Amino acid sequence: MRTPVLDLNLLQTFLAVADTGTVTAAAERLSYTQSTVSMQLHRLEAMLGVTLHEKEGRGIRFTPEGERLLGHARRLLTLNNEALNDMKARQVAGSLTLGIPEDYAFLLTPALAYFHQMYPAMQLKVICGASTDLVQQVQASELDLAVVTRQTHSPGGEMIRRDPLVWAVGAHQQPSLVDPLPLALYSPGADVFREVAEHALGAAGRHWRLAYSSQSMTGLMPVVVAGLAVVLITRDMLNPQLRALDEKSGLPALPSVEIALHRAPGRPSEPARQLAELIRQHVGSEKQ
Amino acid sequence: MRTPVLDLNLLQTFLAVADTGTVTAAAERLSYTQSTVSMQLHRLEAMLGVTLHEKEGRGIRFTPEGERLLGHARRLLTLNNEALNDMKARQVAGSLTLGIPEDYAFLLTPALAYFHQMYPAMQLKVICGASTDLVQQVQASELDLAVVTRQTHSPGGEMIRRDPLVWAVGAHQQPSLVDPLPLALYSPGADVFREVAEHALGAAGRHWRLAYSSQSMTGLMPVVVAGLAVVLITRDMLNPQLRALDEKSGLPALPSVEIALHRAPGRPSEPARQLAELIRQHVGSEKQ
DNA sequence: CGCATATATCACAAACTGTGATGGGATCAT
DNA sequence: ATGATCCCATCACAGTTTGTGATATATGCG
Repeated sequence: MRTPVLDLNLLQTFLAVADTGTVTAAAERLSYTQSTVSMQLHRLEAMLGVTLHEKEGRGIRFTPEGERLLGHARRLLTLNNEALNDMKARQVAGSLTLGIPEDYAFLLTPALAYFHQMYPAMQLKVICGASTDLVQQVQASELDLAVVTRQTHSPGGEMIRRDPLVWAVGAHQQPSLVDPLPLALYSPGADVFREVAEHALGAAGRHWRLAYSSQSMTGLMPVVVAGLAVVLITRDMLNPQLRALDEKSGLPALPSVEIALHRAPGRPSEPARQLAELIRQHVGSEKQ
Repeated sequence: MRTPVLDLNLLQTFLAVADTGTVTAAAERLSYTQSTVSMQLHRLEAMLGVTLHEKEGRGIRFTPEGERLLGHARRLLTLNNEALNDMKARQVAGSLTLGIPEDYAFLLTPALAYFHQMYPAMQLKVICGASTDLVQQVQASELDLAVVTRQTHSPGGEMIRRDPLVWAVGAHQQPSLVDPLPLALYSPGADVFREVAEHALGAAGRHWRLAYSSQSMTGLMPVVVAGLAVVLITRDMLNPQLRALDEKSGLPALPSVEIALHRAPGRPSEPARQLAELIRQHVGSEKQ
């Protein structure tokens, strides 16, 4: 059984008429002749068996039925555009390169999944490296995008996320807050954490010593859990074996790490723009 | 600027092919020839610049792009059908007559509003009357629909709502639960409340006298608020001046009033069917 | 191998669609 | 009023599109 269907072309001119207010202007906008638009309106009415518009001085006026159809037409054309965009996007091939510090790579998962849905033919390379290197590479257009911890000496990019920092110790340990403070440093990218620690403790006039340092959190855990050192991490990295210290511990308050998104100079490709948008949405702080 | 648009006809045959699995069967279903459906598929592919299907032994197989388009096609055609149904419904003229006890008429507001949205050309008459009369009228097809309190002696219809009954007294009065109990009766429709009261008190072996009776709640309020009588109402009718009595008062527990929807015998018109559905949704108890 | 079943392709007739020209109604300026 | 102007409706026609029937081609099955 064949179901009657609307002609999206007719709906499009119908909307153009609604937007412009006159048949002539709609014809202009759509590169049709005036007579064509007039006939299209009448064809639409014939198809629906309804009067949609009437002459009204200059221009036309919609009947209640016409007004009603407006909503349907808009919804249909929106859906149509989504469908076409999607089908076209899936055809886009090429490659994108994205830089990110290894420690933050896990944040990409949802954004990458969505991106692959949208652009299954795009090849995506993820390069892990230190923030300072990544910033240079993206500025040299060796990367399309880079997600980095914002450095004092490499500003720019778009801030998309703040990760509050905390002092942490083993969950069941009394912190050994001796002087100098034994510090374990988890050093993702280019040692932002170290910088932060130096600055915060320095400002508080507190002595400290580097008790342990590692590129991987795993390597640091034993020392911290055993209570041999205090570690500086983002709040999200807390796990059941760790416990955050509040201000009562006497340690200085900590700023947040800022995660920024850098784009290669020049106009980005559409997929690059989309990927940036997805990263902003899914990597960015929950709000919005 | 003219935006490219999909041809819903092509999408419809595309879906038919997806449903049936073969071009030939789809052609059959749509009353096209096989060659037409084949060409339509190819036209769709040309329009999108994508291969949607491939021959696969008997029948065809969709490419990933084809599978992807399926969802879009379904959404678009669903929206198309909604639009057409809506535009057609607005054309339907005629009249419907609906019966309801006056006291429940206020319940109709949302259902009637929605109905008028859907069928602005339909003339709707609301007849208020006693439940027993309404049931007779709807059975005689003098009414299309009737919303009534279910009577022991007029069963049938479809139960759409239960209103729990309560004993109530003035908010600031100690109930005067003397014997015989002074009862105020609000008598909507055909005295279901009175029946209920008689039955409940009779079963509890409790004497009572009719202290006051009125068709309107307003008329009853002074007597009850002043503490001269206990009144029997639905829980929804409680207001700040009234207070419900719980079982500790010694008065017998009460059943619920059942509201039923009756339809005229024979096949209902489409608008009647819709109105019944709306009433079921908006008058019926909140659940669902 | 050949039959049965499906899809693809082709040429053509019918239907549809956009164009330019023309007519008519309403508004505005003089 | 009157003419100028603006805008919509209608018409005939040319160009295009669409569906059909016939035919060619591919695939599985006995």
